[in-house]
Amino acid sequence: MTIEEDLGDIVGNACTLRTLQSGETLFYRGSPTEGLFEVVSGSVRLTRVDPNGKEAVLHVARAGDPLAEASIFTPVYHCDATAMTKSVVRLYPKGLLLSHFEGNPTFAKAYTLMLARQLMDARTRVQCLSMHSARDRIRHFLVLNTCKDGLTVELPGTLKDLSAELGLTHEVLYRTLVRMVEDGEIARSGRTIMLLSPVIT
Amino acid sequence: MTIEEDLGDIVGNACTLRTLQSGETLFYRGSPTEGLFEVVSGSVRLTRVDPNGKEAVLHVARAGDPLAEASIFTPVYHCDATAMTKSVVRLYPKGLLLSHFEGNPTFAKAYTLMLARQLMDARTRVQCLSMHSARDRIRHFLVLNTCKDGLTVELPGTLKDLSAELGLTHEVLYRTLVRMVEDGEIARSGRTIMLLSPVIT
DNA sequence: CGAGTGATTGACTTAGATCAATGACCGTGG
DNA sequence: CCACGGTCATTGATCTAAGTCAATCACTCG
Repeated sequence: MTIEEDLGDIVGNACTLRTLQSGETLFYRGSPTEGLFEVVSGSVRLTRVDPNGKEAVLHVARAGDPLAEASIFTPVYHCDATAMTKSVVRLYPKGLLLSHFEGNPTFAKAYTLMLARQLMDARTRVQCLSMHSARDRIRHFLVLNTCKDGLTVELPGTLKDLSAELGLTHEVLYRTLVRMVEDGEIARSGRTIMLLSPVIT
Repeated sequence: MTIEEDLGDIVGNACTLRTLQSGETLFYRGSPTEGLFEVVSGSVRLTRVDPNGKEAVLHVARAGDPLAEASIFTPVYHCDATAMTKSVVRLYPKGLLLSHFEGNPTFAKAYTLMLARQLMDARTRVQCLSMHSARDRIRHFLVLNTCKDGLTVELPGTLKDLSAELGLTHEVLYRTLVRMVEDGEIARSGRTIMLLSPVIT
């Protein structure tokens, strides 16, 4: 049972769907918060632009993921949200969530658990970005994104998007993948990558 | 009013203090969670070790900060916690927090707000680490850590600790600071750094 | 069919990592 | 009270991996 199902059970049908074209912006940093979003389909990127004009990818929310969880406590958004593909999102209005929070401990717990997950996720990203080597970052991503078999990874989007998520230029990502294939560490076939030398953890 | 005061009000005296020597470990990744800690004095570092044996600093909790907030929902810790200086921490036992969660919506809300803050903090770290240039990371840190005057920064610990927090080698941090002084961007005097060219945001 | 974008590869540059050495400082124990 | 071991702060020399600029090909979507 996902958090979103919980939310759905409780908040019911007082929420609206919105369709986003690829590249369309859901909200901007500084604009007033509306509430919590849930990505129904597609994927949405949270980014922040630094003074040099470069975009940092803070988070990628895919189908089923919550989006802007922390924003129900803040008056404005702290980053930009942009659809990476054509996407559908559901909005759970802020006021509704806050009122549920007061009277419904089950809901409160579920919401907090969701935040806790996001926090652990963000910390894992911090760990990934702390690694200087492109190869290490890629490995880290691959290991965390294997299917149940623990060996194959289905790439969620384009390699270019992945490179941004990993804080690498796309050129380096391409080249490093080639080298990993050459070294027999992975095999590629279209959208899927297979880990050949199982990682010892 | 800080979250910790909230916690204190509610959880009262059912919590224990622990003193840590500099470098002492509070908990290890994989060990069973005890509850939420609050840093009373000193500072504690959350780290994770990657397969290459390198430590990534996920978070630094200073006096007044909560620690291991997400762990009350998980059976084991997901990173290591080590004191950076002699420190005192307070433990709020897991069971106690969870039971309060059920019956006390004010507490639940405060706890969730705390998690939301941590999440935003972690995302800000992600942004910092997404910047490739040492200078940009340092600038980012400085701007976020100015005193009320918005111009001076009091370094919280050693430069070496800061370098780890910024995902840089200490040599690069030293050198870059020297260059920033040469360029007239900052001035240093002991533990404090002054911003000379106010950042336009 | 053509524009736009992703994927890929090449050549070159550069900033940060690495290895190494030195001086300052601090707390500890004799 | 001072010598000593440890760590921080700093600087130099060198190496390397990632960034940058640039070109090409494949593919998809109107």
